[in-house]
Amino acid sequence: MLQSVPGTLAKNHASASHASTSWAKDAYVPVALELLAGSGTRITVKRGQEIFAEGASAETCYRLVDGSVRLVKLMADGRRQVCEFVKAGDLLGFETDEEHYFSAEAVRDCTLIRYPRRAVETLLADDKAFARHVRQITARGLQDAYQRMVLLCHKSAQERIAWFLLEMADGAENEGGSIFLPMTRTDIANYLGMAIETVSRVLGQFKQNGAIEQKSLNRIQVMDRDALEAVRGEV
Amino acid sequence: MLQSVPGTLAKNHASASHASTSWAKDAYVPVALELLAGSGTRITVKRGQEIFAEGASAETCYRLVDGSVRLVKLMADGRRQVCEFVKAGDLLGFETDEEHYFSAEAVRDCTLIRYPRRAVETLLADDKAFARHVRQITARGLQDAYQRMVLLCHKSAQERIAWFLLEMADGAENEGGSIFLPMTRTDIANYLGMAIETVSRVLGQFKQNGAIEQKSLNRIQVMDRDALEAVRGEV
DNA sequence: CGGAGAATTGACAAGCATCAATCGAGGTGG
DNA sequence: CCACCTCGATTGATGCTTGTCAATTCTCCG
Repeated sequence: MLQSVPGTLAKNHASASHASTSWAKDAYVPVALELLAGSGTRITVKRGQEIFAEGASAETCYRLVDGSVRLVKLMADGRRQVCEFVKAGDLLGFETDEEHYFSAEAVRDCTLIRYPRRAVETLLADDKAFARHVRQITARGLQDAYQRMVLLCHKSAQERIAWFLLEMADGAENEGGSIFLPMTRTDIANYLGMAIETVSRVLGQFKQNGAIEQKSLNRIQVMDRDALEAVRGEV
Repeated sequence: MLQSVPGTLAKNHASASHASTSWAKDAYVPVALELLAGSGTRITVKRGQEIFAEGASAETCYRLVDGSVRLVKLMADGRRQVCEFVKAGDLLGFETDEEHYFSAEAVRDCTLIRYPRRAVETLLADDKAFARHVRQITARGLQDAYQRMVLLCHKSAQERIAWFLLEMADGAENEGGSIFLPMTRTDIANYLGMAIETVSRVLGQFKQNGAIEQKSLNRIQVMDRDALEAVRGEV
């Protein structure tokens, strides 16, 4: 039965790090946000605090200026799933409709600009390019979510951690293979769908075989990128 | 540290079945598709055939008129992740930008309408309501994806199957608790992130304790909905 | 310097994947 | 119309990865 040649498909066009880089390329959106500037309010949120709650009416949306945010879904028994980490420059809740379907929490102290949804809706209706951009970032969020489903279903703990480290290494805030991890091990565990102890153990293995070195609790130095990529595999 | 009251959040506002029901409610979109009718082409695809491939240039998008489609991501080793099942009435690839990030395959014989992307892009730019609707269905896809991440990371095999059955039971094509499952066990396994044998075993357990009865290979009768809901748990 | 939260490390158990064999159903050809 | 053949589903046995429980160590701040 149908079975396309895998090699031609799996080339990593979905490297999942475009969501941030697209900001640099797209010179337009800052202009659109400029239009919103009048209605935007600068706020600061302390580490661990909630920015908005799952199920709450989505009357505002945000742009993260500085810091790091996690998007979380809570279960009744208190367990939590981190759906996404939001980096500085990214938008929050622009794709939401009616009410938030996840809560947002500050991984560390954050600065955000808060926009009233009415103003954003108006801009979405009036500004085709901005509307198109919001469609794009939402689609890319979906793309990343699908990518991570593959990770969660078919990849081992080692592969997930290697993927995560390489993912973070491609982001900002790191020079020369030194990765800054703003979140806790618990966050990483909840993001990758595993126990915190497993995260610790796998990082220990990577330290053991010299793939990484730990400078501090949330600063990791990549010593052997090839080794990490070998562990991660394709996709 | 921060810990909102779980009960207030977890009320299942994300029942994940809105993607289809929204079509019935929103009387507008058929009108918009009417505008596209001139550029649409009716096509049929046989069971198992590919509609479009991951990584292919997204020059067309589709509306599924009849049948059932699975959205799939392939790995280099041949393993596959079913990201979503598409039901009759739903749109395919409208949120895509540039190139498809998953492939679409016919679960069974399908009828679709194919639209050139150029026409859709034009309509998106000209028709605010249609643009808004596309944003909504994309956001709902993201919502469902996040919901399923919780399922894949934190739920047991029994909980996943119970969730899946109840999900399918809320859909169309079934009367009086009789669920039609157009896809194979392999598809279900790849959708829920487990082995096909586990799917079989759990269904066997449910038959054993009288929660379901199997009318045929892809027709399941729910005998005790409460039991299934108890196994599924909240969310 | 001391305390609290986070991270690490170890021991153990369990759920689930994997391997393997059999069964069943649907479709085709004689 | 029936037998056969092939693909999918089921059922069983076994092992491993990873979650869970528990104790200790580390790190960050006050």
